Amino acid sequence: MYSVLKNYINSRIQISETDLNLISEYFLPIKVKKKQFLLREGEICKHLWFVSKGCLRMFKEDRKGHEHILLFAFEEYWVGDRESVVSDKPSDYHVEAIEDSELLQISKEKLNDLYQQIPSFREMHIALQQRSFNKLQERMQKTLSFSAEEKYADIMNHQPEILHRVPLSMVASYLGISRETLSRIRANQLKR
Amino acid sequence: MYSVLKNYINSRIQISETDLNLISEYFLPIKVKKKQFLLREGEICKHLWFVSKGCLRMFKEDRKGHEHILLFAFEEYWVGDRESVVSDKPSDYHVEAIEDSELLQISKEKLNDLYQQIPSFREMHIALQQRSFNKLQERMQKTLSFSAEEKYADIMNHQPEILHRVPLSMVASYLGISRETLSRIRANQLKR
DNA sequence: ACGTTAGCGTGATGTACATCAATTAATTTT
DNA sequence: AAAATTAATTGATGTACATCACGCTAACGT
Repeated sequence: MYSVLKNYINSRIQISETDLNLISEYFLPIKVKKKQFLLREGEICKHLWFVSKGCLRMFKEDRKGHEHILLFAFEEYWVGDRESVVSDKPSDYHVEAIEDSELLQISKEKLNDLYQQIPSFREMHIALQQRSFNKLQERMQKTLSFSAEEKYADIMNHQPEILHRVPLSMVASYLGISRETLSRIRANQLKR
Repeated sequence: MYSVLKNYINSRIQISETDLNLISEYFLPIKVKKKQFLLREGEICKHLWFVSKGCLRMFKEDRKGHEHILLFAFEEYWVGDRESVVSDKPSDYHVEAIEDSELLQISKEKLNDLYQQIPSFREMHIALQQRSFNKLQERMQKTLSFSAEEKYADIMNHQPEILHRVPLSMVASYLGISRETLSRIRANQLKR
């Protein structure tokens, strides 16, 4: 269960075997079942999670009861509401497993300890944060400018994993279109 | 011109007068006229800019020639394509002055130097990055779930400055709606 | 002071997409 | 393996919003 994390870190920073083991000790392995929630809107998010197996989603529910997915987290992804973790604010989002999953959990306190102990681990997280921002900005731009069809084509090209692992209704929610529209777009694509 | 930057930093981190002056020396003051571009899509972004006076926009142009604004930068904002700066990639975005503006410019190299010299300055930037991400995530969520009318109401409540300083056509582009729709929404609001 | 351009508003029309409703297919449960 | 739930498809209809077209006003440049 830790090996996914170790590989992840190893491929990103220069680090010794001992340090890798030290890092691992900071994380608590947990298992969650499909449909289990790790965080609900209004709760303070106490942990970050690293996905070593499975898949989660982070989403917001609007007042009409519609869900809007902000993130799918597969293996080697981090999930959690960083803002809530950092500043003890109630979160706006839900985090839920969409497959039976294995996670490595770390609290704010331990994370800060770890940053102290292994500065390069912190650097890694800072770089990750930077990349996440860029990705999100790109998604923002595409959300603003793409038609439903273009959104689907784009996710096929750039995040096919989502298409293969997640129910289409959730893909639709991620793209900001209705599941019926997505269904029709897919039907049209086949005809070509 | 530097005083805006100094105030900005001072209100965010604990820092000496000497260090503030040292930091200032890393920045080159520049003036830009309204409609002047600091960055065009395809160019590598060589600098970050701190806005000490005026207002800029960062936007993407889609293939139909429509513009999609990702960021308005007023006084005390940072602009620039961080991804392009960091990794020397051609930028996807344009950066343009919407008002005659005064900026403090810093190159990647100088910025890295500065990070070394004044670690707390770097910490400040890291925290900023974190906040930007959270804001963007919130915007993403609103873009996905709000109607045109709700988007307008939201910007009135949370970013009235945008409404007062930038042309409505740009507000529309920022919200991801047409300028006509925005105009009609505003007309309706008056009737209540 | 003039023509020119930028900004905003408003009506008429079009359409991409949502919503509603019913059916079928796939998964999960027992 | 049947029953029950959940997910995906398909058609009919509705609507929020875009697009097109035009006029008005204010600001800008020469």
